Amino acid sequence: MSKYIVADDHPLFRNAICHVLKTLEESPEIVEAQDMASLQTKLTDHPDADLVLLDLHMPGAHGFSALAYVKGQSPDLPVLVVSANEKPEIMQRAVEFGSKGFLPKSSGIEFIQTAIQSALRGETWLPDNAGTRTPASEDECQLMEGIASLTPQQYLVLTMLAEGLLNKQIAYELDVTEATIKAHMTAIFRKLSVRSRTQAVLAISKLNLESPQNIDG
Amino acid sequence: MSKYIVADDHPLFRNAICHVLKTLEESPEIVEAQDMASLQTKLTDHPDADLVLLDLHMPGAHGFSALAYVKGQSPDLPVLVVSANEKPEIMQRAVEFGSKGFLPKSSGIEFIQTAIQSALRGETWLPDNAGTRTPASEDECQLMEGIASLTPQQYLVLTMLAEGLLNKQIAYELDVTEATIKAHMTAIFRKLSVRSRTQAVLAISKLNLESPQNIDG
DNA sequence: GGATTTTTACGACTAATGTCTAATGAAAAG
DNA sequence: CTTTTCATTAGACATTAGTCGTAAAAATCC
Repeated sequence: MSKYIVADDHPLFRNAICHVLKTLEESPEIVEAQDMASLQTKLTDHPDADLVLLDLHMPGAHGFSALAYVKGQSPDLPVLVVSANEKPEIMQRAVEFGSKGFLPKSSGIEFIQTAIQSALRGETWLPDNAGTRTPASEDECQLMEGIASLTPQQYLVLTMLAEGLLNKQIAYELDVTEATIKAHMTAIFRKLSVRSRTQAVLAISKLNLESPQNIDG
Repeated sequence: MSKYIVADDHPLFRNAICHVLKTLEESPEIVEAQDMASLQTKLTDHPDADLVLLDLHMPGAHGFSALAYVKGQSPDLPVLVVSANEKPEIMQRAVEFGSKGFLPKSSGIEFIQTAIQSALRGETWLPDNAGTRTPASEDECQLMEGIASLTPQQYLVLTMLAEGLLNKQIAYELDVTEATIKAHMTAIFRKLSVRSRTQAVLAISKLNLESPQNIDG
């Protein structure tokens, strides 16, 4: 029996995934998360999970930074990226950054089954329409490693920075003093190899996918 | 006789475009620009130009913000966006934001001719492979208007902000005091409807295209 | 040509940001 | 069980960012 973490903000889609998982085995253990905050909790509560199905458009998930963060928190846990996005570059980037494959939300049941089983076996699976290969740059990889090395709290702060919030506002939300947020910022800057919040925002915006586009369960 | 401004950082490509222009008429007047700074100069020096061929990947051109800026500086001057990018969304966005069409750099001679002639007639031309229509959001349009209303100096400052520079560094580059840059920043924030440099960077990064990709003349 | 608006520029002041040092607590290593 | 490591917290201090009022210069408009 395998244990899955399904991280997606659409209840309908989580439901659909769960349904597919039940066709693969008797009684799979399924943990659900609807945002990055709850995913963080589930990751620590279930260190014995076998696979994470991760949507890159969840609240708090800023494109590939979410993938980097999960890889950093649980380096040995296979991740399968799920997204409504179908662009070949995105699919390839996902794999470059440590995903065990890419599952378009438009996939049929049998594709989903194949992708999940491949991931569980440690293999990588991609849809057929993965075109020309564009390897990630040195800078990008370094940035991904930096994000992966962030602590949960630091990632949270980075997320709120990426919303355009002031230190003061972040401090209020997290119920700590401004001094604490500043300390986190300094730590984040070091890990991302930048020198200011402006540069940090510029760095992670390079990992962002475009608009969430069409939403389907 | 028509007057053209060809704005592209690749000399080879500018050359190719010039060649095509000469097939359209006897002796076209052609003005070249290799970055946003020189384009700015050319726009003021040649207010009688009939068409601008604009590459969105020039130095100083941050995605669609370059288009917005040109439209703001010369509202009545037709612009034809040229890019190595071939994504349908990008093409549509270009037109949404006031371009008279979109010319992929991979286009054949006859396509280029057609696009330019259409633009000169005031019509809009797009390649066939312009897929599903995704209208620009309210926010995006407002942002484009904001950028269009920037003065040349303000756009320059915004560009340098988008490079991650400090006020002090920008001041040194432009040979003015830091106080001046701060004043420009405040003006920029107002026009873009944001409250801090962080939010300004977040706003314009939404208009950015992805990586420059493959480069061909 | 003279009036008016816009752009560019700057100083003084207030608010936000970032660094350093250091204490606390919790988890991992020995 | 002790030691070590590291995330988290925060205060003091220095730097950077942002606002306001204002003035000179340039473009625009009768």
